Formats: sequence, structure tokens, C-alpha cells
Amino acid sequence: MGKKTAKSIFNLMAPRNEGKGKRAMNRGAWTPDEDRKLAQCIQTHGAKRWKAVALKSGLNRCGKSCRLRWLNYLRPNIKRGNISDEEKDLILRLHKLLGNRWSLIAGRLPGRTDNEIKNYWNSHLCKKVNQKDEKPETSTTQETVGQNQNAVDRGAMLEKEVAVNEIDNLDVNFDVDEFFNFSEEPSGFDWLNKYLELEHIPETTKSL
DNA sequence: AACAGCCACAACCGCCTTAGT
DNA sequence: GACTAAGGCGGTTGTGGCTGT
Repeated sequence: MGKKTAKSIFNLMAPRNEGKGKRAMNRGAWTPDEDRKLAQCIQTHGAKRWKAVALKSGLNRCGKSCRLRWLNYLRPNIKRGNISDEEKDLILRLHKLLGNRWSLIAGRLPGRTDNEIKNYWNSHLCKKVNQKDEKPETSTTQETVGQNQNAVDRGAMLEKEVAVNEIDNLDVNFDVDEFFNFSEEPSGFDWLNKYLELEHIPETTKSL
């Protein structure tokens, strides 16, 4: 990460299927104004009933799009960028356990989204794991590597309960209660207003 | 300086699951 | 129980910026 400027972040996506005239929905990159409207609507109506949110916000967006934008970027307590070594290690371990079940993995990394983890995996960790896979004799620290394919199969078969039990046995130190505590939210939407006022450049993004 | 290829990542797509009737 | 709509998830795509030549 860290290669994106604020400008690129907010203008990254040109609308797809433009000119195809398939739908009249807005698509592509979200504008700060749309973010603001969506946040205000969610503040009023809550982060559920996405179709209703999409309609009431006045955004010409589908519910899915609103949900994604909220969950991945606007929701409180979200962490952006700077994935620590600890988090990296945890992702590797959880991926070994669960396979490509990004939402489950994200659920155990407070503040991280499934999309972010998925992207991080695909652009960073996936290559590393594959590299080590090709040179198993060099892997000294990671018993996690080299078993990745099995992990995917295994992960696909694991039920949540099993996964949680296994995770409890990992030698990574973390507070389980904290792990599953998603209730804590900052009061109000001050953070969002600041975010939007700062010409939409979160500190975490700026430093990348 | 110009170009090509690569990288990072936001957003869309389609399938599956869940909830409501 | 069957049907439908909405939500959730993982895979994939498209784009701008970066880097190397």
C-alpha cells in the first residue's frame, strides 16, 4: 500500500459499463458528497435495510453498493493500511486454518475488512506463500507454509465453532473477548466529519 | 522524457444463504 | 414447505500511479 494519493483513491474507478445503458444506477468511485449522504442516512436509519438506505439517501446507488462502501470505508473503528507484522502473521495463520474465508478472518482482526485482507493477501502474502512453497527447504519459521492447498480444502470444511476452538490454541497472544467485541463505536460521527473535512485524506492513508 | 509493464486496491458481479411472507 | 427479496461473501475486473528501461 501507500502508493495511492488521496486524489487517486477518490477518483480511482471510472463507472463501469458506461454507455451500455443497462442500468441507470450510479456506479464507480464514490464521491465525498455521496459518502456524506450515505453516512447521514445511516446515522438516521441504521446500517441495515440497505435497499431502504440506498433509496432514502437519495443516492442513485444499489443497496449492495451502499453496504460495501459503508462496511469497507465509512464505518467507525476502521483501520486503513499499515498492516502490522502481528496482523500479517495472524492473517497467515488464520488463512491456514480457514482458507479464503475472508469475512471470518476479518472478524478476528478488529478494524480490518474482508476486502482489505483479501486484497492484501492477493497482492502480498499469496506470493510469499507461493514462493516459500516452491522452496520448502528454506522455510524455518512457518509450518504454515507449504500446506496452503490443504488449508483451503480444510478451511472450506470447517464450521465456525471448530475454527474458533482451533484459533484458541494458536500461540498468538490476543484477547478473545476483545476479538469478538464489535460493539464499541465512537460516539457520533465526528470522526467521519473530520475525515471528510480533511479533504478526505485519512492520516493512515496519507502516511502510506 | 516517453513508454510499457506491474502493482495496489476500490468496486462490481454472481452465487449462496437467510429472513420474511 | 415454497417462493421471493435482501443480505453476505468470495472472486474478479478495471483503473491510476509507480517503477524500470
